Amino acid sequence: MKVSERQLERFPIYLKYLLSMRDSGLLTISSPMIANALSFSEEQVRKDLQVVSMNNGKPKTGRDINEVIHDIQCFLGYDKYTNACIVGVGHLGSALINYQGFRDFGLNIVCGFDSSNKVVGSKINDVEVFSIYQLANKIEELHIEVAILVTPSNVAQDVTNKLVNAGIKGIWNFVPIHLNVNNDVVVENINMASSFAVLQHKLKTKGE
Amino acid sequence: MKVSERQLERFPIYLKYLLSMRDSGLLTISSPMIANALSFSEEQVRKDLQVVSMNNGKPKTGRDINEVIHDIQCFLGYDKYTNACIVGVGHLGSALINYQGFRDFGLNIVCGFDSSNKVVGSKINDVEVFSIYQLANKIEELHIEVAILVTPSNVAQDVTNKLVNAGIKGIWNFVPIHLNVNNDVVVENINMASSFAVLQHKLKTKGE
DNA sequence: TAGATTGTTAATCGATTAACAATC
DNA sequence: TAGATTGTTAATCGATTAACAATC
Repeated sequence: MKVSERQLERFPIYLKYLLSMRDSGLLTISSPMIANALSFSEEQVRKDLQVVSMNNGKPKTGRDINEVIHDIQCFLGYDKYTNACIVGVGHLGSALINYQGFRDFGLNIVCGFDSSNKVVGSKINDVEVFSIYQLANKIEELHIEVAILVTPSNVAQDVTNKLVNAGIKGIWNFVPIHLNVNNDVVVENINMASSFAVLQHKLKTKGE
Repeated sequence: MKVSERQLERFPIYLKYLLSMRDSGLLTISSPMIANALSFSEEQVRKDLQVVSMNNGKPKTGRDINEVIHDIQCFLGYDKYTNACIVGVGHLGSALINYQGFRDFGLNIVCGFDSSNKVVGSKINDVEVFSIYQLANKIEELHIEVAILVTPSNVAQDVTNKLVNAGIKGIWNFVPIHLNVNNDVVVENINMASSFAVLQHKLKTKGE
């Protein structure tokens, strides 16, 4: 079954909500209940859950909460680990190394890379930081599939080229520029400037 | 003229690219050139630029690059500052306090809030960290409009309620849960789990 | 049973893309 | 002039919402 990016973005939100509901003792969950809690439409919730789940819900009761949780986790691939590296160990890069939430979705940060002697050779939360010159070797040696890119803007494309040449499969890009890569490398962007632009505009046009 | 969220998200990307092109000496810019560099369609670029700019482009040459830069910056409100606070001064919160890029889009971080005695009273990059109990007072005193929410998930809704009661206008939410607020408060989410879900799925279905 | 919730099919809405005449 | 780029108007595409019969 086809799934859109928008749907994919919603699944972790469903999951987080369902986990908290299970914690508070709930055994079944209905689409209207989820929709109401998360400000979605109930039709949307129903369609979304149909994407990840083979089983049907039951009229009047809804779905087994453990089943839905399991289905979403499997669909998102949370059951198996993906090895990743942090490229650019500045303030944000360090924070991401320390961020424990990644474990929940199967993201395993195995090392960092940086060009500065200040951090190369150091360990952050047991994660070793290597020189950028070791990029190609370590990516192969440690079976790294995903690079989390947190470099300064002006070197981001250069470093990206190095990553692609080293055989990286996906780049999670926190740098606010567009990266050019060839088609077989996947790029997904977290652009804080884009997000803030939306917030700012909503604030400015509020009450119009 | 109406503008969609998707368009808003693209403007900072255009801007970043245009600034780098200006730095390298370019005086005019055409839609096909932008489209090609950023992997958008040229029709889309043209439509987007029409949203922010009163002036027309010129056939065969395009648009004055300084004019476009100025128009986007004005449209996004980068010319005036927005006062913001960081709520939750953990690893990620501290990194955001240190992040210099916010200045570029007019975001002025005036203080932090936390509940832990380890950080309350300290200064990070000249930004003072106050106790969560001072939230209401300081938001009024320092004219804070936007809260950048970076707390643990389990307290995020509680803290949000406090922020709303204190009269905050907008919440930039980095916590991976859905926040319930009343209609006159604006919430914009940065959800790393959602973003990673998209990356993971693209990796999994690559080459299908 | 009655009614809440289900899944499916059709209608609506909005954004992107295509087509094309105008123009520097 | 010729041709690249422009802005506009129409067509397409995809996602969300509405409608409704089925069912526990």
